[in-house]
Amino acid sequence: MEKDYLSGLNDPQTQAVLQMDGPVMIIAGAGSGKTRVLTHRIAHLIHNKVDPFNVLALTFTNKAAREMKSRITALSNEDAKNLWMGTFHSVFARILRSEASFLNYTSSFTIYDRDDSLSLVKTIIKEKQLDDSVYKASVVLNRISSAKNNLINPIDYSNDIDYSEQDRISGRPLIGEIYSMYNDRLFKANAMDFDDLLINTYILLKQFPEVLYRYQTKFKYLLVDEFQDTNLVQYAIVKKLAAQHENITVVGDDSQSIYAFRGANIQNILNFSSDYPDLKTFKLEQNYRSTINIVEAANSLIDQNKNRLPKKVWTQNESGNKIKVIKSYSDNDEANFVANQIFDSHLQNQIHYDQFAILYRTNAQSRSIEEALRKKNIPYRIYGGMSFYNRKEIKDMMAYFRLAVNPKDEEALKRVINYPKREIGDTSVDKMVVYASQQNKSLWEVVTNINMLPVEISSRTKTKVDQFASKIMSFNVQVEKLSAYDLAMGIANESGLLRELHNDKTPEGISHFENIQELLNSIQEFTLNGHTGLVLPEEDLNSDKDKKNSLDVYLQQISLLTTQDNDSSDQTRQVQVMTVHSAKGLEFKTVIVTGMEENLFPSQLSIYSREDLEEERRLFYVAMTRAEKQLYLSYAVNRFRWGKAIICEPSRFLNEIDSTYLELSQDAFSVRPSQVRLSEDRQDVFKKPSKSFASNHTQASITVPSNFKKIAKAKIKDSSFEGDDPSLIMTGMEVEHEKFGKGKVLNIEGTFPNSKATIFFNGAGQKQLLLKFAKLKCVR
DNA sequence: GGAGGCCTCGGAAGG
DNA sequence: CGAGGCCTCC
Repeated sequence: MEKDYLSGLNDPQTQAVLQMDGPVMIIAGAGSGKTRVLTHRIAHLIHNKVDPFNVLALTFTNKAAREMKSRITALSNEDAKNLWMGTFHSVFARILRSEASFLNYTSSFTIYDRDDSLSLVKTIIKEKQLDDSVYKASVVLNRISSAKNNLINPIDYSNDIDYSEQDRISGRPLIGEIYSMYNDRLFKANAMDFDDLLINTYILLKQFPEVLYRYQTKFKYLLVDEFQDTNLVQYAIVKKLAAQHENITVVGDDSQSIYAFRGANIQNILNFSSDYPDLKTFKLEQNYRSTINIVEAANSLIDQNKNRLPKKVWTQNESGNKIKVIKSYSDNDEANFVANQIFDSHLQNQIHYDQFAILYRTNAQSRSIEEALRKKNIPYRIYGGMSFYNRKEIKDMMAYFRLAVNPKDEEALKRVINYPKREIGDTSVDKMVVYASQQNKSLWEVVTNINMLPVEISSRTKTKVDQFASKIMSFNVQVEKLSAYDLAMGIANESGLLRELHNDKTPEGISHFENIQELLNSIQEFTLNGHTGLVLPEEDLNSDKDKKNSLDVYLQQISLLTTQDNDSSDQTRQVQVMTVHSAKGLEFKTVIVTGMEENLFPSQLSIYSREDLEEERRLFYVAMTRAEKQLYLSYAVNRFRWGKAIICEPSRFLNEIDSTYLELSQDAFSVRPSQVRLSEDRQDVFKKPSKSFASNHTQASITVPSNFKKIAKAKIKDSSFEGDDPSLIMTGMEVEHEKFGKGKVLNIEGTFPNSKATIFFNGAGQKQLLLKFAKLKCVR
């Protein structure tokens, strides 16, 4: 029992777990049990009487934090709930809320998401009357974000030679000014963007030594996961926090650094040892995930990168099958091949669908794959679609909630001041925004004093604005008094939003209404259970126990959630379809990487610089190392891109893999029986275990089948199931439902339109359905 | 104020 | 090609 957590660890893993004090770097190869070491390390600390309150572990995703926390709980007898474990952003947001007054914020500050930030940048560009085709909001915001991640404030920005030079060359010399205004506006709105959560934490710790001392003393042990993905400001904060005890552990794999484009600095891990001369480094090189063929093939690829820490990943696993390289005629053929392959493999080898992953470089590739899977009736899940919280109706509702908590929130205010319609037009809103900006006031100040201001707005509109302001104020005073759910329900009704959506009887309108219901349900759940899925320590810094279930706490948590957090806990086993980026950290029995073509993977934007190409290669390394048993690498000779069929060359990465691990015998031409077979000579070329991919594609691309275009355009019949008028449904009727099939109506209760039917479905059993949503067809 | 036409643009994505 | 933003016209 004593040291259970050490059993089953290999030698380097054990060493890494036992080294308690001082700076530690753990270089963890793909599939080498990184999470295992991190969690066991923390369990070891707790076992050795380190108080969980004194441990801070930082991750990049909520999912990683949640998983680790539950694993630690399982490992240690002590409850791990008091561990400070969470994402950089959630942990720092928590610190900032409790120290907000130091920075002249209130603790209920709003967190602007990217859309809010973009909208604010657009507003400023408009106000400054700049050409928005030159000053593109997304470009400007990226520059600002990059500056923030590199600890450059607006004043430094304007003095910074690199930034101003680059802005001048690109014809956008005023970005520094926009940056400055943008920050002012965030401050006036009592809001922070995601980058502020980092840079403001840094400022807080730098400017207030007493605060720094408090947190340094508290966090006796720091651990950072995925260290290769940290940026400058993240590392700077971690260094500051660790300065007192220097018990800092970083875990990462330089070969899997794939986020340079959002500011990650691979130098953090490459140079870590020079910042901490006493550093103890441990290398986890034994791979437990993949076959020898996969491990060695991936090694041979990543060996081409110059910029890396020396290590050699190896495995004791079986040698396994060779990696299958698949050539297809078109993107659609490729997709069909993949679907067929999965279908057969599932059938023959009894592999569950969720053990297959289809990976691609760009989201645009998902479409043909989705079509092919649907054709074969293979269940699948695509990652990275529109998230629940990105839907318009949810954002509208949330904007009201945000305003209730923080009326200064300018973006929320602009969003709903005239939705539902209350005769406050864009012109009036623009005037108020400009006036607020000129007078250095928040928009809310203008709105609440609209009658006293010399703004050229009709008295009629002013009355409407006044009414709106009163409504928001009435919500605001209830934040402290009501539970999240009670207040949310009140706002949903009194804002008029619920009525507005309820009156919309189009299919979309009904779905919007249902989504709002779902949101309200989730708030009810939060009110009852007090959590949304975010991992945070139980310790309450605000020591404000009554506020635990209030709407502002709900918002604070939601603003840091992401798509992957609302677990759509599907019982069904589905093929996993996603970009390589989102596959990081996951593993599957079979992995199929599609679109292995020049200008796609590697991306055409990466091929002009060695650094970019190396990152692209690391990305491919990540893709390969997701596979446990079988890996397919697939490319097409023709691909639809931007509406045109493009002739593609196989990816250079295919040539970079040692060909002894590859098998080129498969090709996707055979999957469509109707398709003309390959001519003999072409098959010949393909059978050679040669490295000359580039030479055979040219031949193959000459003949485009006559039905090429037709196949590409073929759309799968949309299953738009039409229900009959719900008022026609009566007890005793035979009805049909889209999902449940045919059934009999046993009972109807309630009055239309809120009537609820109890129906026995032949296939699915007894269900209760709201008639207005159920889309039932009368059969008899 | 909303529908529909026109133009533009096209990399990946955590919080 | 298709999504999204913007403008125009009713």
